[in-house]
Amino acid sequence: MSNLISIKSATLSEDIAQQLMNAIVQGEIPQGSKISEPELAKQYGISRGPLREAIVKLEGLGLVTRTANVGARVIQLNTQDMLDTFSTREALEGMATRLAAANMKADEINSLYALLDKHQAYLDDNQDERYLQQGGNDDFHLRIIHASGNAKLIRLLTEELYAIIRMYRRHTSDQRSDPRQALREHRAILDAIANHEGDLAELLMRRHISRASSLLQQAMEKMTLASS
Amino acid sequence: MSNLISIKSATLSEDIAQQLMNAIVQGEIPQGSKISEPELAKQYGISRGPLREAIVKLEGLGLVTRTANVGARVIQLNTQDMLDTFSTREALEGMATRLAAANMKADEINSLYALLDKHQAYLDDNQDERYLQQGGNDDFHLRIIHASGNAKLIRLLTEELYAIIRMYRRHTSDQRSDPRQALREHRAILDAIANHEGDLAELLMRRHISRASSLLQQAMEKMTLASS
DNA sequence: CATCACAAAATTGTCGACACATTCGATAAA
DNA sequence: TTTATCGAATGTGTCGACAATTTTGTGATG
Repeated sequence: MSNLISIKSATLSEDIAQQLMNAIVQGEIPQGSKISEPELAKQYGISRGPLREAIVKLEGLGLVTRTANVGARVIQLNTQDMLDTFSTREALEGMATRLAAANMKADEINSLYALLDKHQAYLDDNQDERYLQQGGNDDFHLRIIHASGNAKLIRLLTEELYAIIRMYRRHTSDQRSDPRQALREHRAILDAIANHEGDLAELLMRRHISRASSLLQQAMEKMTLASS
Repeated sequence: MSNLISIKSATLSEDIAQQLMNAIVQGEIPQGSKISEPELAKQYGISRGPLREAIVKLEGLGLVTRTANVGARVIQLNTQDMLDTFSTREALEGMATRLAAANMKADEINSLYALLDKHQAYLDDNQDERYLQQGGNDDFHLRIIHASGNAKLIRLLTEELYAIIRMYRRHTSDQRSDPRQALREHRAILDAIANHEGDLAELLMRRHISRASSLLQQAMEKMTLASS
């Protein structure tokens, strides 16, 4: 029962939107399933008003699809949509990396190098390898995104795309990506940023994301083959 | 009174969202102004329920900002936000152009050449020059975007970005861009697409958008100087 | 004259109820 | 058995009203 966690936001609608988003990304509400307003309202102990506003918001984030007089359904993950999402991410995050290369100051860059060193330590000691594959990987990307200083890019990437990307990762129960290879690519990207080589930094980031997309694609196609 | 136009959609909320969006983009609701729920509800003859859902949707589109217990305001256009928006557009539409170069069939390409020929004719006869500067220009871009075949890209560009871009154009009362220069650039982009040169097509589209951004920036800074 | 406190008004957030559309199930017909 | 039709049940869309918060306006005080 994840609905016991009350994050206490300013408005009920925001709370519910956040909780619904988590529930969908974590797979607690299975993909493709219908969103029943009376049921959820009773479950969360609220009325349908703020719940509907939350659903409208989730539709804007692309997590659910709505049809008039019928209702909302959680999106159905599939390979084509995943490829589309990663192409979009490649374009946006490539641009973010280019801007970061132009904007980042020395101390920010050093701080990022320190983060990568920490990742290296995790790999060498292979203590908690799960940290790297999940939060740690995203840390690097998120900090570059924010370093771009472009509010539109930040919003689209962190609010619109990353929720869905996390869904895909969780859905494929985290693929057999090579963390050491990823770390090497991160280092190369950061080196380009440190040298303020925007063109190169963008190119490397795009390749990095493109590779991750290919790996995910293979994992997904293996899954659909296994289940058919 | 634009609220007499009833577009008769399936649901009231969608209708209102569409009408509000038009009113904001057209400047009928001035930027930075407050969105009063009771006032708008009375004006459109509906209750606050669907109106609020429409406002939530507009917030997702980035046309209004909301603060809890205070209300919604139309976004305030400024140069920095415009530059951010165009950088984002450059990234997304560059990727769309690359994908279009890989996907477009001969008949689609010929149809686009025909469109450019029509634009050329408009310029030579300089009949209705306003067509080109407004709808005509977008036609070319929109058809390339759709030719990308990437649903995510299409949604982000046509739903999230183009509304704001139109706002900026209208706000600066359409700048002194050179339509002939733009047409030449469109031809070069289409040539690259026809040759299936994805790299080149993306590069040219990005330059094309970057130039438009610079022109808009100049126009906006001139306006802020004039009004200070 | 400026500033603060407090009450009144207006606005947002939330709720329950009703109208309408869709879906489901039973019955009848082919 | 299958399909079609119709009525009941469920669910979505919309409304009006109440609760809670913010804003406004008034007067007192320095």
